[in-house]
Amino acid sequence: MNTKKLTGTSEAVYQKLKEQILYLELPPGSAISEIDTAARYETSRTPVRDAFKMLASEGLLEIRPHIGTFVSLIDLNMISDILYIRETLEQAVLRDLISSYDKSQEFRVRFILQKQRELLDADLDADELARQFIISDNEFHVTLYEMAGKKNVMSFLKSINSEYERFRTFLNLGERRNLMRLYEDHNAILEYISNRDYDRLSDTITHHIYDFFNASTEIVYKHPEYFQPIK
Amino acid sequence: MNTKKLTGTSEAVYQKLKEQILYLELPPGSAISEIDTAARYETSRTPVRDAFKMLASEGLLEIRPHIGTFVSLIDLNMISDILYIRETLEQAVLRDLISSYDKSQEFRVRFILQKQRELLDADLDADELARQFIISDNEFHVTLYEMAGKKNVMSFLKSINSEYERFRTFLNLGERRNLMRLYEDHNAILEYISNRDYDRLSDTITHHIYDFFNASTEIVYKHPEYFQPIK
DNA sequence: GGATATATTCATGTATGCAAGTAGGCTGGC
DNA sequence: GCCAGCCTACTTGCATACATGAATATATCC
Repeated sequence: MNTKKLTGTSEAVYQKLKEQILYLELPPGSAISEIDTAARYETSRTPVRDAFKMLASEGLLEIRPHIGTFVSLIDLNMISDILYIRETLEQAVLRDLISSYDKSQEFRVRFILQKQRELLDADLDADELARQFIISDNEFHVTLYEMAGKKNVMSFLKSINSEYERFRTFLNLGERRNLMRLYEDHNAILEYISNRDYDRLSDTITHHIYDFFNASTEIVYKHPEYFQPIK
Repeated sequence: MNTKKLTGTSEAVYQKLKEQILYLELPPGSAISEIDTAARYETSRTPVRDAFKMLASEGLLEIRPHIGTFVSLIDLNMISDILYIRETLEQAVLRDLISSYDKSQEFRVRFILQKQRELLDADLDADELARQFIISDNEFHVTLYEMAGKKNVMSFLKSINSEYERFRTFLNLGERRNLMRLYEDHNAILEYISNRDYDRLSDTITHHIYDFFNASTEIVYKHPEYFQPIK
């Protein structure tokens, strides 16, 4: 439910911290303190506290009273459920979109896909490619939700998506092949919508959403300190 | 993703305010100020500010910098989308539950339903009945999600549900008949799960979730000042 | 030497003063 | 009477001092 609730200094600190957390510059488990952060951004504890509270409500920080504040460990169970929610809602929304689909809107989506194609062909270093591609990927999905008249559904999803985005950054580092796969999925999704082929669309969405997750086993094993122990 | 992030005084103020907002003791559109609230709860502005921020992130308050803080108007478009999400996810979760359903768990749910029966038969005034029934209603749904192994999905729903709960309180005032209907739906849902009858289950969920909303037209017209103008 | 009690340190929670900005009234000119 | 400009009152944002509590280090006793 996270629309912009902070303003001014709080908002700036919030954005900066969130970026650092999502891109793992502040790795899971690391400790940050209000006073240090305040000093670092040349402000006082109050805006920092506001930002901390916001990030905690998104699950990115864990505030332990009188002990300290820590970047939360990645919770694979949580991510699994986030993916479940995304898959379920996306299938429903795009099913609705199929019935109201108007080909005249298609150029908007094609435009986004073309940009993704260009990103993949451009000569960017892996981190920058992943970062930009993820932005465009979000744009793709947002546009589809918007076309289906379910913009609020998307903003709900965004409010729980932080943890997953962080995980995705973690996996993506240097994996151009995965992005290529995403791009192909996007094309397929658009085609199936256009052809009103719900069954294939449904399958593609499922794979599109879960593939990263399933391919993650070994890389997770390499960095166990970033993850919450399986309960 | 609203798990308990506040502690101590902040948490107490938060709970108290939330209750008052959800039960319309603080009606939509009304203004509250940090300083007044702090005085009322015999504390300082800081915990009140924390509670305000939290409530704002749930969409229950609107903080306008340097102007004031107001209980947000009920947004029917938003509620419509919340119901869409609930319906979609609940159908998926209970579909999963059907395939793994073990009758030995059934007593837990039956116990909750029995309590609902007793509430309806008891001689409570309308407000108190509605209040207690809603609590039990939530318990019913939480238990089903838990049995399906989708507890996180439920906590996601709870984090976006505030606005809808407020609306429901608004409609429920004195409507025992509606609660009776809910109770009957619950029985039907449990039966269809038990019989592995997904189609009927699906229909019942849809009606269960949307019925209130559709019956709300006239009562909304009576209190236009509580609602966000349709865009 | 080991265990217990104590003190120090450092974190966040809370209280409060000041800054900044908005809205609306109030005053003066016309 | 009306309009413009200022001015006051009130709001939240920000800064900072102090309170409280948890963990660790330290000292003291056995």
